[in-house]
Amino acid sequence: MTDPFLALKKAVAGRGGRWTRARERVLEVFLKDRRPLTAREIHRRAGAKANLASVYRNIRLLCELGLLISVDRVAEGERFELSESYRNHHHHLICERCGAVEDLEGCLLERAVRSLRTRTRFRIVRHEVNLFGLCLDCDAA
Amino acid sequence: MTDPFLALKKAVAGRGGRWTRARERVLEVFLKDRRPLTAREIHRRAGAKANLASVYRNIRLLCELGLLISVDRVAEGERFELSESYRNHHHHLICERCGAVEDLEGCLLERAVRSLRTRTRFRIVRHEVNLFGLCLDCDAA
DNA sequence: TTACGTGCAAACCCTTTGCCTTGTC
DNA sequence: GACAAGGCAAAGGGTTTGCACGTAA
Repeated sequence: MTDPFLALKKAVAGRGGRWTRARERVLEVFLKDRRPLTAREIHRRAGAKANLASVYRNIRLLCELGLLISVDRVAEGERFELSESYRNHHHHLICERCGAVEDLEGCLLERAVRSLRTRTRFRIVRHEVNLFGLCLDCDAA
Repeated sequence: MTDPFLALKKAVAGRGGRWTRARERVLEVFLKDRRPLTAREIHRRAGAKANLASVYRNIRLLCELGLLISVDRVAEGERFELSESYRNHHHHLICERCGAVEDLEGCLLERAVRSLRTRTRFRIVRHEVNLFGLCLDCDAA
């Protein structure tokens, strides 16, 4: 759990980049507001001075440098599947290299969610578990 | 676990809608290929005869009727957060009404994933858990 | 025959890119 | 002073919408 500012400065310098106010602002937003944010939200919070395109560029930079992570990896658009009225509950194994999505039948979370329901004030209705890694093919390659 | 075709026919008729070949095709795709699919993939698999706009319309219909579900709720664009080098591991509580995202510190899955690692040939690197339901405000409303 | 659904094309929104200017090193 | 980063506007890709035609009921 290192200091993000230091890490960012170093990492940026390490790749011959420059430490700018815009980059500082994007990071500040995330340190201030610890929830997943969209580019637009970051832009709004960073103050209108930041340019949206630059926000996008800096988000990508921070992802490349390992400071940020995309929460529910969108890419290639929204995905749909049959609801659980018509198929069994399952989780997803998602290959980070090729993007393949495999189903993992069953539930690793049943008991945990049940006990959580009594402890949290959020009314949990359903859940989704995504396991990221490398599929057989990509792991071999 | 009812029959999707019957359910769809009934539900469509129930709202004064019509049973069309295009709708049948979209559902067929999901019954044949049990993985999360994008609109484009559905379109491709449904045969070039289907129109992409109609595929989108029918996906939305099937979602409204509860037959399909959006896997990783995109909406309003990709979301980012600090990576786990810079903050603690946590899950997300997502309100299905207002879209608010709360963090739930800790991990409900630790043990399960560890044991899974030895049983599956997918190399799991990280995971993400999203709990959907109603936040305090929306539940009260 | 009556609308509902479809197809097509244009519109929209989020994200990326090109190009010139600004500012860090 | 060099060259990376920012700003702006235009382009790209996914998704939605308006409208006229086709078609299930």
